[in-house]
Amino acid sequence: MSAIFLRRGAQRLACTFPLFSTKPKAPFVPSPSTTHPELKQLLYQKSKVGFDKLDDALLVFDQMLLLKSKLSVVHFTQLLTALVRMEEYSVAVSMFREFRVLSIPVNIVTFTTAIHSCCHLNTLDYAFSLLAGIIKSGHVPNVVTYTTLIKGLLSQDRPLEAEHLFKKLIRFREILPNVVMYNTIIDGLCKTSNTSTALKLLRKMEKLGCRPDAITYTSIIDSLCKERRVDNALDLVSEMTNKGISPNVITYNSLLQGLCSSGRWEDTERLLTEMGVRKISSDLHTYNILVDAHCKEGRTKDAQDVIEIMIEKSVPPDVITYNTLMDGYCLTGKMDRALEVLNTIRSNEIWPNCYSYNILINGYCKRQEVDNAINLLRQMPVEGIKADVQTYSTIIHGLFQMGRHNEARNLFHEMLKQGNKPDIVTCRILLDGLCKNRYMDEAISFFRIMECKGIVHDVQIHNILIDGLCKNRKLDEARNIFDKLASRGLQPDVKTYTTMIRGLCQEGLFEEAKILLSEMETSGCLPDDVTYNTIIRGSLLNKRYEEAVVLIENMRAHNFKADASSTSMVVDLLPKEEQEEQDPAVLAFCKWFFQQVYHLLTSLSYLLY
DNA sequence: TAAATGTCCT
Repeated sequence: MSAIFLRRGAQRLACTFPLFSTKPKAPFVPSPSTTHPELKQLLYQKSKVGFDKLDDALLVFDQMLLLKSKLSVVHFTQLLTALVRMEEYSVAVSMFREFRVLSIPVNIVTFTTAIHSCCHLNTLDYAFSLLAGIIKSGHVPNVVTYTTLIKGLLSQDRPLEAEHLFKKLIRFREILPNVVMYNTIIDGLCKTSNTSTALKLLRKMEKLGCRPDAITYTSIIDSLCKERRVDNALDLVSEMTNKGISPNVITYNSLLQGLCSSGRWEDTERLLTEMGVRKISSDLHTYNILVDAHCKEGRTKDAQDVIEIMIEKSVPPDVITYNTLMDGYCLTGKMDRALEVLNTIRSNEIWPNCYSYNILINGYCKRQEVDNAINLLRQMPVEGIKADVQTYSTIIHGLFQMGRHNEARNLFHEMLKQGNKPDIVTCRILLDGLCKNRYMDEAISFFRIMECKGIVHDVQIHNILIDGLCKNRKLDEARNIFDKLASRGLQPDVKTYTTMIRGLCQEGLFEEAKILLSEMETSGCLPDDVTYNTIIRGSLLNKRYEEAVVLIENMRAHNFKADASSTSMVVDLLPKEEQEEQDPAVLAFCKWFFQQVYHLLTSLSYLLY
């Protein structure tokens, strides 16, 4: 793999336009003498970019109230839009309420803007009550209104309700879906790992006469890339191009990400060249993807070169760029360089964020320098940055790995006290830490609590507990949890079965382990090499040498290789010179097996004579 | 005539 080709590729990146705007910003002059044409001009501009400060928006609102009779619903809606541009959603909702109280005219656009704000505030109930309000006040919700609500449902992880609403709208012919509505649903499907359904909807919309656009394709292409199906994604690019739909910079960014994370560097370079040919300028995302690709491969020097190109091309690196670079340094163990980057950020007037600290903290924990990590945690509030779940989880994990379990548990409680909700990762770390340190009672009660809170509803965390119980000789409890999986709507995976098989073998229940292995196969869960190695070790532990031979042959038939763990026991029993054999599993086994037969025969002959 | 919906990066 060439270490510099990407750098050369980066140098060939298409030129970008200068970032600075040629238009000077309209000065904001809030004064009681502002006339209504001035106000209208201002609102027109601010509805595009938002106000610089929230106070400015509120002052304008006061002015508008004084000139109320000269202004229309459009102007008040523009003010609301400006607040949305500033991401001041709660202010937007309060202001919308104020409109209603003050009998300021509103229409479907105003309502839809308010609904959009509610969706960002996770107050979907209020969004739907606004929908009811629209109908009650004689307005007619349109395709934009419903698209906004569907997007809200999807981003709140309520895909079933979104689907239900969409189907209802079609069935009752409330609206004719447009490309944006289809795109919203297609993206929702993609983001919930239903890419094939998304692809079906793409075909359906075409059949129904709605022409997909670059965004439709980009959503699906991005999803395919994230599923590592980059070739399928590239096929879709050809398809869209053949239909006269041009991929845009976002399409290319998705593809670049996909190619880079599959290590397909030559294709990456080809794609960068293609972008240049098509006059598609690389943007901040493009460069950040390249910086990340270099860093993940440990090529921090090349990553730095990309950053230099960014500056040359007037695409200033942002906090994500530098965080990625820091992560690269941490990955290669260069903590001092990572800290240097943090200082570079500050001197460039880019504020470090929670990610910046999490990266450094993770770097220290990986090097088992947890105290340095904790120092950074304590420095965060000084900089006005609040530690998040990931910050705490990382350090808790680090502490457990150092065997400092009391501090780990204390930090977990501190995290709760700070108002951070543990997520599934925190729960895994804590449960694993408790199990490995033999706090089984605490582990079980923690599991129960998290279960009640609905946080631990996945197979992985059950696997951790089952493993912990087995290793602590609590097979019955492990079996109990295992048996309950199905009733919780969870399907045991390879790890679950393998862990149970290991547990059963350990307790001498080899027959039951074999039954579980065949159960696993009939349920459609294919054993992997770890499973085979586990049961082979189990057969050895339980002195079932003949079966071990059969299992090894079976394993070879499935093209799995016996690994060191499964063969080590056998190999240990062999004379030293035989341990160097290329395929120790079978050789060792035959040897051992014949030794046993020989031993048996000698015993028998001894008895006979 | 002006206002509202959809795609990518730690």
